[in-house]
Amino acid sequence: MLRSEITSALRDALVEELAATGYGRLSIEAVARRAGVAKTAIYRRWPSKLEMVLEVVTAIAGQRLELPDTGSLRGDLELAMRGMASALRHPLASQIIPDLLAEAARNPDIGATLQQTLTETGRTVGGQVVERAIGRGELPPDTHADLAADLVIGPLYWRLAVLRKPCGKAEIRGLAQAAAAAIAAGAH
Amino acid sequence: MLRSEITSALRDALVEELAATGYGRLSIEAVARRAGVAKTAIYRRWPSKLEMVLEVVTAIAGQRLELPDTGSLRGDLELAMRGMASALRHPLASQIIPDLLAEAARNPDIGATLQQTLTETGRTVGGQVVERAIGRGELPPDTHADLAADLVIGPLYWRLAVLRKPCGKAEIRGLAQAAAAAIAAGAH
DNA sequence: ATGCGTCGCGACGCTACCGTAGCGTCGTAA
DNA sequence: TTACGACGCTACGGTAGCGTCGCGACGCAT
Repeated sequence: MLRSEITSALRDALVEELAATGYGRLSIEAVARRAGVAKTAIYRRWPSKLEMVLEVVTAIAGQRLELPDTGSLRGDLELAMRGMASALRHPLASQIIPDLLAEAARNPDIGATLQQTLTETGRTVGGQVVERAIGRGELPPDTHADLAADLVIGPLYWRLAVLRKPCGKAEIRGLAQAAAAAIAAGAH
Repeated sequence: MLRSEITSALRDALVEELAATGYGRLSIEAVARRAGVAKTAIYRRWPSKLEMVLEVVTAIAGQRLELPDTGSLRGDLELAMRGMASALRHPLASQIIPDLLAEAARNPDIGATLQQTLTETGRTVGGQVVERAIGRGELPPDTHADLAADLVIGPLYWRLAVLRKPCGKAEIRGLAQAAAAAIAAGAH
């Protein structure tokens, strides 16, 4: 019986270490050191660095985002973007996510896992919002949900994760307004 | 006198190695091995891995993008996006750029260099296109060029560098149309 | 209470990389 | 042709991480 307290301490240590050094430089020894346990504690739980990262990352990335109907496309978009923004603002997330996305270009396993999770989430959220807007008559019925999702997430990710500009309520409102117009204009 | 043929071989090897292994795992030995020279050849030219990467990256990222006036905002945007897309489609670039952006979150020197280059280029291109559109009466005079640039680059980067979806002429045309609408709607 | 099983811990050999120093070589100028 | 200067190459000690193995301790069921 593995002691669960150590398992969760290792999960936390992995996340912190991942943020501090990145996947490339990540070492099992450092994770164990940070968690205050020995390396064997890790090898008994995960066969490799990759498996460990995949398990922890899918657990975190798999969390669903609740999206109540606000009554308008702009409101739905603003709410969704606010949720994503607060997720991306976490210092750990804002360092780990770009790092893993970069590593995904090189490592097929990470790429497949992340892509599946990301596109699935994006498709679910985007599809839901777009479907509601079509129902309200705000969007034409042939609107592409995929393209809409890209138009929403793209600028937000670019600002927060790449440029690391601050992004307050006002900016998010502007981005949501712009995204609504972009979807209406281009996603069909 | 350093032999320039070796210097450029080292630059090429650095870029390839950077794409293959990432900045974190990048080793001087591997670069030298790939270039077919010894480590000292590198240490005579650059004092550290960081300096070497910064020099090569700024040299590549500093290239200007020519933007002739096409007569319309949508046309200008489509042209600019096509240029960026072809740059991002190069396998080397599409692996190195996300990697360095992720590393930038952790390494202030890389971050400062990249951010300066990126925001400068984005501001130049975005400002130029927006200014023309304002002159034509396509956009209100208080349009924010920065926000406009984010709305253009964001979805493109997201699609090409993060999701790695194919992005042909038709998709780019759609994105340009959407970006034009987004700028008109939200960037003021 | 006691014996058994399971776990965490420290240590080990191994490999890769770092940054440097001395040596041999090649091009060049007198 | 010869002597000089600058270069690249091999070799080195030192460090850090990998994955494994045997030991000791602790918990649990009887």
